[in-house]
Amino acid sequence: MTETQTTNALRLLQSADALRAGLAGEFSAVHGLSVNEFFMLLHLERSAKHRLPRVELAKRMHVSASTITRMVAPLEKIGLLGRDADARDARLVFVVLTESGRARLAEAQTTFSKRAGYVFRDRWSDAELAQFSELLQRLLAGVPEPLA
Amino acid sequence: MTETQTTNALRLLQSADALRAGLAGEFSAVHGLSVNEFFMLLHLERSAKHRLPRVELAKRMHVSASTITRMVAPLEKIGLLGRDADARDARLVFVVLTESGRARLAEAQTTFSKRAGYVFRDRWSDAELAQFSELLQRLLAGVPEPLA
DNA sequence: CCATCAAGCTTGCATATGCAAGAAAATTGC
DNA sequence: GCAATTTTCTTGCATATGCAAGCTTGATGG
Repeated sequence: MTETQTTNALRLLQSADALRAGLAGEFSAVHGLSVNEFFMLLHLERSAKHRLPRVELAKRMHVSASTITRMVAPLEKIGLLGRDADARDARLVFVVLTESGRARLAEAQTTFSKRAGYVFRDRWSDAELAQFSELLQRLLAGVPEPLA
Repeated sequence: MTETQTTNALRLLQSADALRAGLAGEFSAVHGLSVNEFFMLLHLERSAKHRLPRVELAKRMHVSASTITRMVAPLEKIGLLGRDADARDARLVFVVLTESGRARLAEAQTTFSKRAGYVFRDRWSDAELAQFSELLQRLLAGVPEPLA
């Protein structure tokens, strides 16, 4: 039914907005990271050699290439990210997650999990959580390289 | 389980991002509206007298009051929104959805539903859609005045 | 009543982000 | 092998948004 689909899309966007808003404050205050920066580190951590070309990051995060350029700069400056040239293609500039970056990410993931626990704290049985997980995964079928 | 909660939170954010990114392009091209503007019109349409104080809009949309001020201005200029003073409290400036605004919103909702249909087009039975709807509603329990 | 504090809104400044143009390098077509 | 096209990345400009300060109006306490 179209109506249910529309309702679901609205609910999906609203609940994600609420979650993201909750995360944003805690993240910047506690870890000095924006939610988007957190996602960027996460994509890198889960990639081979902890690195990705900028274009690939842009696609996965649904942002423009220029945004990646500008997001990386300050994180590189504080040592969470590094850069790696590709021997075969001089156009490529890999973004690399450093050890320091992995450590920071690990801290942020703790906060993330805590918030996730808070969101699902009430009225959710294990079965429902698993069911929700399954349905969300199905929704992510169209997304290349999902994080989870 | 904490792990499932964390996975669900990640999936929720990623799938919402993907949906929002898909909507954004079509929305601005076809209707001259951003996704956030669409949500603003939607909140107004579903309120008494099609109007809300700016502070209330800010809370519901998880944005700052200044953002509301600046989002409303251009929409007011093109006649989609109007303003209403409160007789009792001169501080309040209601944002009102005009007839023209309702018409524009209706068009945008068609696009929204089409996109929602696209997202859920495959592999989703009616039962699964209903189940997902139920779980998302539960997630929205903590959100005051959800849109759906 | 007046003084103080709180609430709603707007504005200045800083940051974030997209688009379009440009630079450098790789690929394609002939 | 060279010109034209495509790809990757960066930069200039415009828009979007948050925070803090300021303004106006209400509420509160004495």
